Amino acid sequence: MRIGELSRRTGVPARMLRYYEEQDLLRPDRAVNGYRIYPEAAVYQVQQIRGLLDSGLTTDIIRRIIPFLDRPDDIHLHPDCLTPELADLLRSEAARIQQRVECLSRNRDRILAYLEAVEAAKLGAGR
Amino acid sequence: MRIGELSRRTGVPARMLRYYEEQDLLRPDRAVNGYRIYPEAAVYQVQQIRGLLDSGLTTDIIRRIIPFLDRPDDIHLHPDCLTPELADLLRSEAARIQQRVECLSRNRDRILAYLEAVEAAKLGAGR
DNA sequence: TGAAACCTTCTCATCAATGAGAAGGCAAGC
DNA sequence: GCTTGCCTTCTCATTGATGAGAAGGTTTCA
Repeated sequence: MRIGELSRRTGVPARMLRYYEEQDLLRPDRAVNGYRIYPEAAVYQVQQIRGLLDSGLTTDIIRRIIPFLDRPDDIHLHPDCLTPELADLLRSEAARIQQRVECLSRNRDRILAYLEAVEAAKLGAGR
Repeated sequence: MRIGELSRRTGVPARMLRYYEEQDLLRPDRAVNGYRIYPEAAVYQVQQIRGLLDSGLTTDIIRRIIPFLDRPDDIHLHPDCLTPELADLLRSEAARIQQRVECLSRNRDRILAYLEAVEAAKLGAGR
């Protein structure tokens, strides 16, 4: 599919899809006329990228971890592909992500607890 | 404590502490000479703010949810303090935070699963 | 053939978070 | 008193993710 359709289907402006390509997060083919051609899987990939960006990861980090997300093939599974430095990078990124998860979970719980407490107070006050 | 100590204890540049104040995330007192005076609790507050910023929340959102995090008192517990609009804001923010949590958790798991798979392959290959 | 709807690249602008420095006031120690 | 270190405000710059528009080529369809 071309960039317009991908944009409509993901809700991400074409401008941003070109930017993600520039950042090496997407690698569309090119038609003979130069138009970008995306495979069907790009829809999911873009949603994935959006989710990670919205969660506060940078394009730089996303670029580095994206090859290891969702690999049904085992191209990357050969032990030699994983240098110790790369393994360290992945482990530390996983740890950083975990920290974010904990921070966000904690505060989500606090917001919900507050809402529940007020709700309970409202009922208790008989109104 | 003054801004320098708070900066040292949190690792956040004084420049940023002034910025957070400008964004109304912190409200230090002022000494007679104009110096900012922070209570002990500011250390935790700053760590909290940093965590949320690192998780991709904006200062604007943080400002709006911060009054509802960590309220041991019940100043805000009176039902009248919670307008329906405010309750909606909090619920929708909690939902957005939940989305981030799910996205991050999913991808953390994928990274860890990848690392484990390679580890297993390494052992299986007898090396 | 001509208009409409796409696409291309390039450029300039914005916004939030942050870095960095100048110019100057205050305070503690020698 | 002077130096040193911390504080103040103000200003300018940068970086990453976006928005937006120009100028021009391509496809489609009537």
